[in-house]
Amino acid sequence: MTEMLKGTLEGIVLAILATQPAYGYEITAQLRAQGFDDIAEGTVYALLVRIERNGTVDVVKVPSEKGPPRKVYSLNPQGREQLEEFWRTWGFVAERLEKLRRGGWQ
Amino acid sequence: MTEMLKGTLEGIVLAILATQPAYGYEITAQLRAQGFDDIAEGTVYALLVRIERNGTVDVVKVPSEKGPPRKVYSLNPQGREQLEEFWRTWGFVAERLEKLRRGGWQ
DNA sequence: CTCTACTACTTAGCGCTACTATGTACTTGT
DNA sequence: ACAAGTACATAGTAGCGCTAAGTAGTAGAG
Repeated sequence: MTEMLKGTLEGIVLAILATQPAYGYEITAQLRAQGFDDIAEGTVYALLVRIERNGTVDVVKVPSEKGPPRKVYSLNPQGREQLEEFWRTWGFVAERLEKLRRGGWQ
Repeated sequence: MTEMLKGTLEGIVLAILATQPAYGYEITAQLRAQGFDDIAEGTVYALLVRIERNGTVDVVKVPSEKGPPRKVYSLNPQGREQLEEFWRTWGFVAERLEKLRRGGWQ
């Protein structure tokens, strides 16, 4: 599982951010709610730091009613491009995997 | 792409071996034929060494008409179990990815 | 008969990403 | 005062695919 998430998790987070801006704690909660129970908070935060450094997301700090201020991330144009590239790559792999599952290649 | 193959490539190779025994050079050729052009020979051989060490495949050395002897790998029962586990994991991820692609979670 | 190309396998070192573990900081309820 | 929930940060580790370079066998071109 862990190995399979490599590269995919980043795409998942970009896809989440494509529907609406979100902050780390929230993203982690969404992942957990979808069954990705084992994803640690640290993993998500580190990923967010990375994609921020990559310039695919914009960040604004928003005060929270409960707890420290939130860092709300949103996809920028470069991020949308990267997301499309992700979907292309994933589509390519998924297509071939499905074919393999239903009877193999040759 | 590279990152997305992590964990997946092993499953792909197990799936290939599930249809019929094969040797490294042959597996590399099949991957290339399916569009995985960038996968280096070394990657496949290293993977085969790993899954052999894990005990999921059996190996026999078979003389070749042209070139050095082939190491023909075949899935053993433990390998079939691992393959099923791979399909379960992949199914889990693929399901959620598809859902994300068609409109998102929430 | 040497040279190239194809077949076939091996392995040391690298980079990237997710995980582990731990820490900080703010708010609310007991 | 203390626990629990909210929210973020980060140093160190492990695993896997890639790079690069090598060995070895066969066949055909020149």
